[in-house]
Amino acid sequence: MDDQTDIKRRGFIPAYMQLVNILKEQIADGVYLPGDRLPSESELCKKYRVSPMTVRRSINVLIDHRIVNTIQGSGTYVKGPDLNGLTFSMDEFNTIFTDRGNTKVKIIDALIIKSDERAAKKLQIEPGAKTILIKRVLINRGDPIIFHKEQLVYDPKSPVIEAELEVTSLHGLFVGTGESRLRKGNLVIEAAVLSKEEAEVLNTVPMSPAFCIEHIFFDFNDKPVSWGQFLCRGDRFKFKTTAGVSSN
Amino acid sequence: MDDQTDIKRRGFIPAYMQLVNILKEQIADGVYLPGDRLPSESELCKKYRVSPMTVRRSINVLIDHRIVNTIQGSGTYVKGPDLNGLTFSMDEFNTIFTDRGNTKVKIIDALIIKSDERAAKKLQIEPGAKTILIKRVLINRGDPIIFHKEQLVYDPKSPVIEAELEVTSLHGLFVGTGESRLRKGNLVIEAAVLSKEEAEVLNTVPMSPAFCIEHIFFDFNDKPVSWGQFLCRGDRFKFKTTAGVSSN
DNA sequence: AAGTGGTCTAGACCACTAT
DNA sequence: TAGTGGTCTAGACCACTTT
Repeated sequence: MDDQTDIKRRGFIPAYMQLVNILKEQIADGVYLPGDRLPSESELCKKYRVSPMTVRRSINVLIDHRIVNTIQGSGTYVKGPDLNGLTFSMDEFNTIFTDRGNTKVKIIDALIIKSDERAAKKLQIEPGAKTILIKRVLINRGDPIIFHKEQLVYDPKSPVIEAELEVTSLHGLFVGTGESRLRKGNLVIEAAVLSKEEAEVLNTVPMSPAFCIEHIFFDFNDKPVSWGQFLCRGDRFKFKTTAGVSSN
Repeated sequence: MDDQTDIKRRGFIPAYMQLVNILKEQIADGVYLPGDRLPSESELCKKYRVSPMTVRRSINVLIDHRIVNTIQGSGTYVKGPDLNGLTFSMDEFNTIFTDRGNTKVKIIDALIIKSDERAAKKLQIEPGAKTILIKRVLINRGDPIIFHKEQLVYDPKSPVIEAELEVTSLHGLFVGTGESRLRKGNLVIEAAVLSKEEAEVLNTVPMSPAFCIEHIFFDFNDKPVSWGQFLCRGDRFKFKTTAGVSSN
């Protein structure tokens, strides 16, 4: 009953977040086990002296942290950890691009070519139409870790080539300064094995594992402007996630 | 000025979600470009005849959809697409485990062994202590697609072996019925290349690409109870995501 | 000083579930 | 019918940025 935890009104952590932490901790400690019903929202209001809206907000945070689910008219229930629809994040992207000065982009090739069937389809242009092929290596602390191959639609009319090059420059993409002319991008990660050529660029042995991140970027007219792949050395990139109650 | 879009009060879509959709659409259409400032919250209140809390909620949705960011005292700004801290989700997990009847789990090995150095470290037990080694194959529509290797701590006292086996059964894990005794799990995805043995089990050729999902599951005392790997055939699994304004 | 995002209240109403 | 989650209001106050 008396659990002494209370919401500090003059603290720097907002009330709804304090309540999130309290409930999270209780769930992590096994006070409420998977399948159990949490106290009703009105009970939480009384117990912690906060308004319904604040309680609701806390519950919403728990919901999109996948810790509880709610059944209208019935209650809020603690979920067990499930691997369904988990989302994984790749911290290495962050660290590498925050690590400026130690990360360099080297262009190893840039030429105008005629698009083949596959590229034409992805970029929604006529097969044989001109595209700009760019190959880059991303070097972190001396080690080549990402091999980027990209084709841009060659459209001399509107955005100039220089501009497009700038827009799709790796740093802009990752940091997201907000001046981009791109509206959205679709990304797909596949498991890959490095070819001899790719291994050479990435300074590792052929047949070693890698992540292949295929991307298509669209402009504000929903036209594809860029298609390509990031080949990430498998020994340098990992995806991480947590199921159930995370400690942070 | 007059853009005719209005919040329907007797509709089934809540007001805050309607506002999210309106703003999303305007951003997608280029009404507000990356870097632009959205109308202030009070302006949105007046324009769409909703209360501040409702506007705030809409903005919060846009924020965690990574479409805008806010600067207190300054405004709400449209973001360009960035690849920082993206989260990828694997639909195949969902579909495969929803596709019951067409998905079968076959146990190919289950024995008690003495843990080696590495397993002992992961499971926080003494090297040489007994563990239960389980090897499973997950078969979808006749094709073996996941090879699961797992070690469980052998603790005859508390949760019985049968119980643990049941708890960590694949279906239980993925579906997450909520009766689980597990508190949380840590998952790491690495790129991998199939060995000869693994390829045989998965009915494919050696050296083909795969995802290796390493997992450790903890009980409510924060003790590891299970450590292992899901080896997923690279030709059957992809991770997807969208950067920028998504259409759905 | 004026405007902006951010939090919070104390109620209200509705849709749904349990009994 | 009583209790539950879910949405929404019309204000309030605060911290911050802009001018």
